Amino acid sequence: MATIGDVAKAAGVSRSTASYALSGNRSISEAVRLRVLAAVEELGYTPNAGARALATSRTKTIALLGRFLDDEFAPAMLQYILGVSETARKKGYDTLLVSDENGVAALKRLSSSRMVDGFVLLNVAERDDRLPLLRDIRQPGALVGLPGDPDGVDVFDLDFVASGRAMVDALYDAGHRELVLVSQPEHVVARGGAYVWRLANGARDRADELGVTLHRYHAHSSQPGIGRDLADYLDRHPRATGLLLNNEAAAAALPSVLAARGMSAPEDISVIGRYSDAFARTFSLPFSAIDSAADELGARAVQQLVSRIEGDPDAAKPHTVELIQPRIDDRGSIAAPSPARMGATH
Amino acid sequence: MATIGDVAKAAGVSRSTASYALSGNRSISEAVRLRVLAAVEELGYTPNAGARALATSRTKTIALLGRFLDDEFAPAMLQYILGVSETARKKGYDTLLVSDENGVAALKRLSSSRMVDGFVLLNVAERDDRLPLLRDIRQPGALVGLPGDPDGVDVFDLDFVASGRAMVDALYDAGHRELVLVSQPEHVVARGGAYVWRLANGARDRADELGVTLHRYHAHSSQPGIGRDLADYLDRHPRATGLLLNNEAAAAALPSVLAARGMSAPEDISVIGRYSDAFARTFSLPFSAIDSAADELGARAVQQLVSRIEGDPDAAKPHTVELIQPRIDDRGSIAAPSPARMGATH
DNA sequence: GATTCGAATCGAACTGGTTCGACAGTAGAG
DNA sequence: CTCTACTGTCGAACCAGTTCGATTCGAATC
Repeated sequence: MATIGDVAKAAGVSRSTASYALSGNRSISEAVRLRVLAAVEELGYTPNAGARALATSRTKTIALLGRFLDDEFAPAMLQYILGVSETARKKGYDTLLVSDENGVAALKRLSSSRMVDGFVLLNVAERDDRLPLLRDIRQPGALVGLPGDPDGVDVFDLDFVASGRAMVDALYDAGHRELVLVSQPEHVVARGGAYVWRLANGARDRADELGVTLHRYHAHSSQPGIGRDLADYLDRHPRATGLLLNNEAAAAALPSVLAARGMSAPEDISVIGRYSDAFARTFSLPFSAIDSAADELGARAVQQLVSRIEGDPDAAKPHTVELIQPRIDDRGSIAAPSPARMGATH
Repeated sequence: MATIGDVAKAAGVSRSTASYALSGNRSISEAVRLRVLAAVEELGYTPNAGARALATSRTKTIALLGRFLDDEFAPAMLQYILGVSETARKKGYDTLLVSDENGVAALKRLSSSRMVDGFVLLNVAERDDRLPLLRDIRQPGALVGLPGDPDGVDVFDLDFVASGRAMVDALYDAGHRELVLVSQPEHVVARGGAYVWRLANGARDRADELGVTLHRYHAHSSQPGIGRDLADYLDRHPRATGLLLNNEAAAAALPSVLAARGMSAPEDISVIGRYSDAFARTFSLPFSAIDSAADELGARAVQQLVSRIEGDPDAAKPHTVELIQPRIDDRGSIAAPSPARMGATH
């Protein structure tokens, strides 16, 4: 394996000159520069990452800390992961994937061994136990998911409050006046999944403003529970004409639930969800939905992280909280309410 | 940040002694060992990963190279990824996730910069362009997915031929004599997804042996195409009583397709798929299926890789091709054929 | 013609670990 | 009582880069 010493020898210069020729950190004569480049090419030289990291205190690697929880919707996670890793690569960074369930220990280990230049945290909880440590360490951190206290870190998330409002608006505008919101299970909230109640509160507030009835429920996040839950809610509110889904499993299960009752959207009921476009395509979900923008959020987090890593630490910008605004992918599952249902008796 | 020099000073010994006390590579008096350990604790010392990598030529990191293709079933990929990363961590390794679409370039870069100790390749193609390079480089590699020529690497995959046979057997044993197999799209095969025809050939051979009629189709891997495809095949073969699915999107779409035609499994048709258990749970798929054993394959690949990394290079074991045998998760979607259908006319 | 400046290059030091060889001290063998 | 062997420790070298300071040389300035 060729070292920079071999390159220098082949080009007839000293190691330092070869280094400067490659980094451009000092002026080097064109003739020498070309000789060094030729030697690099000929020997197939690639700098040793460990040695470079040691000398520069930069690893060109970021860590991606996820929390992969059984009862949350794991497949949706992949979108975030790829968004992060692809953006990182474009910026010249590699991504260390950490699925360690003990996030705090992982953070400590990677930070103090100086394996990475920064951290991206996924699925951040309302009171995330990784956050105090993240604020203390030398490497910057960017979060996907809004914590209760976003001080000292950069935060990127979907605006779930605005999303809840937008979902109600979309159905209200089509003429619906009685709605059902199906959220993630209660214990996802208990564990710190604040996005659940943020969306629910946004929807509730908007419904209140508009004088719309909104029934709110938590539901299971997998079958067969979720199928039963959906059927139950539809039974309980026969006059409801609009359905809001903030629960991927509910979206996946709804087509068969509707089919089993001989219903379809938007003829019998209008539906709006909140999930990623890729998810919709994969599972052929025919429902209009607010795009959860997973890849965009991952990408934004990395961009910000890299700019902090490479930026002048003295001229540090203030930390940002960036909530991206909801965008509805219209798949035609919202229409005027069915007159039959509106006239239904309880 | 404390270095081993700081630790040595605090313990009143030389740097080398501190190093030996921590690594155990030479005998050290108990008294000194305890003083060093105390100093480590007190200073919060963690070895610098770059320095260690430089000195030992070991990074304690493996690279995970995926091919994340839009038209393959991305969410299923996460199972493999987590299987790899969790097993790696248990063995003391971190995982570098490489989603770079140019796998060859990534392999070259990571190998020659000595960023990782070994490679795990996912979604390996029949003639995978990363393989020749992988055989050449100094770091060992383990594959998930069986290539045409598995020389010089360790390979782990589901036995797709046996899986195809097992699927036919399961339906034959229940009394079915006319079956339909729905595979991944043609272009997945063209790109090197050999598992598609391996399973198809296994099923065909077994069907021939048993004298069973088997209609084989490629189908789309997303909606709305896959829904239309399924309906079409059911129309074309009204006397077929058993359905084999080697296409995750087909499995996801089937419940609504069946519901739309007023059919259900296993009453009107028996169904067996091939997908992961996690996938089935997430999407509430009620079909019996051969578990694709994603996490197990990922785990096995890492175990083998680590043993090669840490093993004596002189006493190198021969490379293995390990095909794990299919296991059917019975979800009750196979029963005796419906007499109505068997008597149906074309 | 001496002085100053900048460009181009080199040598040495530094990053933070591991490991080899040497050496002192002690215990056991002969 | 000497010789050998072993244990415990230290200093120095090494891994492969980057960077600081010094030096040389030619051109421009006064």
